[in-house]
Amino acid sequence: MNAEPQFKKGRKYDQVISGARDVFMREGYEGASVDEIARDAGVSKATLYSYFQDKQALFLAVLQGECNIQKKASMELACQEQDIATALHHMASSILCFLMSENGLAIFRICVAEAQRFPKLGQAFYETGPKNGMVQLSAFMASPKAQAELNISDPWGAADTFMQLCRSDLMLQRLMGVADIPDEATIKAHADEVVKTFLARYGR
Amino acid sequence: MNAEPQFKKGRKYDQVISGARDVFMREGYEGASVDEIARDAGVSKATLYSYFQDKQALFLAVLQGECNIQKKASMELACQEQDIATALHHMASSILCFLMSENGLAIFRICVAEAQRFPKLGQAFYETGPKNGMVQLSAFMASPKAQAELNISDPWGAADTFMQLCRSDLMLQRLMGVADIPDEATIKAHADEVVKTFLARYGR
DNA sequence: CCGAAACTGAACTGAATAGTTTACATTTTT
DNA sequence: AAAAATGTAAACTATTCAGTTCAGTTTCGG
Repeated sequence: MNAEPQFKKGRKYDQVISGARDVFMREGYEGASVDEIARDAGVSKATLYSYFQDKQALFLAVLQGECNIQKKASMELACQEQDIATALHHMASSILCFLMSENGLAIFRICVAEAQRFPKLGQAFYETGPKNGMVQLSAFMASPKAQAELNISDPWGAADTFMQLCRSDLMLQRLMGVADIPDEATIKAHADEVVKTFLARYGR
Repeated sequence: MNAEPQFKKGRKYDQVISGARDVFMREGYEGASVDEIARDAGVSKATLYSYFQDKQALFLAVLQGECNIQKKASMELACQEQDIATALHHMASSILCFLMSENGLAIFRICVAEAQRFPKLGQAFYETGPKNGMVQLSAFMASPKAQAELNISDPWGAADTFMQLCRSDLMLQRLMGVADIPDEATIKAHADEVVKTFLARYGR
């Protein structure tokens, strides 16, 4: 199937990760019991504990996996084709879709909840998740193309502004379980707003 | 001391709320044990349970209290003195201070964490917290003063933009335990940015 | 097809914790 | 001061859950 250098981790490794991901996303960190994860993964608890030292280590592995997936996806954001406005709009939509998705929210929720009592997690998430996105965004802001068409002296600040504009009240409503996942029209409308505000500030 | 119409709730009511608030803020919802709350509040567990049906009800009461405090504080935001830029800057600073504060973050953390498995909480928090702030902000955006000096056709949208601009990457870092509470200069600098971007979009 | 490594299932340990109960003490009201 | 309301301390119930152990089974490379 996939020819990655599997490192002979044992046959059930992927199964464990995948089951754990499902249960953690569904129940949160505290809410997920190791017994349930093992059952869902179709694996015995003993096997699970042969792969991971404890529940925290298991969650960290799941987190890393999810962040890597998202990282790959966001790589494609930096397609510098088209004009700036279109590129920005494309990015905003993509970011919005991820932020509003069940998976995106679930990870965020867990990390927010556990960051206090499990500092390594907060840090790991920030570094491999949002910060990573910011780094890519600010690389775009600093690119020749963007520099030519926009008036950006502080790429990081511009990236920050752009990112924040994407996280609207709607995201808060999603986080709090007050709103359902938005339809495409809503996302498009919001992306329009983001670009409009961003260009008002940084356009030439 | 205070002449509020105490409703004869029993002598230790305030003590319980205050102890509960401290422990919840320190430990999160799951992390806070009822025994610890009782000990911290200097009250017996039986007393605590004579006031509140269960742990959830106790937390809801704490939440309501905190949101009310914040509501009162944010009332003062809408001081329509001075010119628009100064008023906006004043508001941004005030919002930033609250968002970055330990208490503000702690409440947010807990609500985010519990909103899934405890939907009433998510809703209660959104309504009495952020939404309330948004309502006040958008009232400002719709006020004659703002309408005269700014170009706002959608007050709610403008309020949303303003609010989001306040929630920078720094807030994410705070949430994840990656950054310490920012100093005043940092807050001022960020408030400047917020106003600059906001006026670029909505200024005449 | 054999032996080693990986896996299973189920029982077990030990610790936490929400919520209850009870017998007694203190405070407030009348 | 008596009565009524309120509070206390501590033991108790019942449950949940992370992590371990182990005797036996499956899988797979050589």
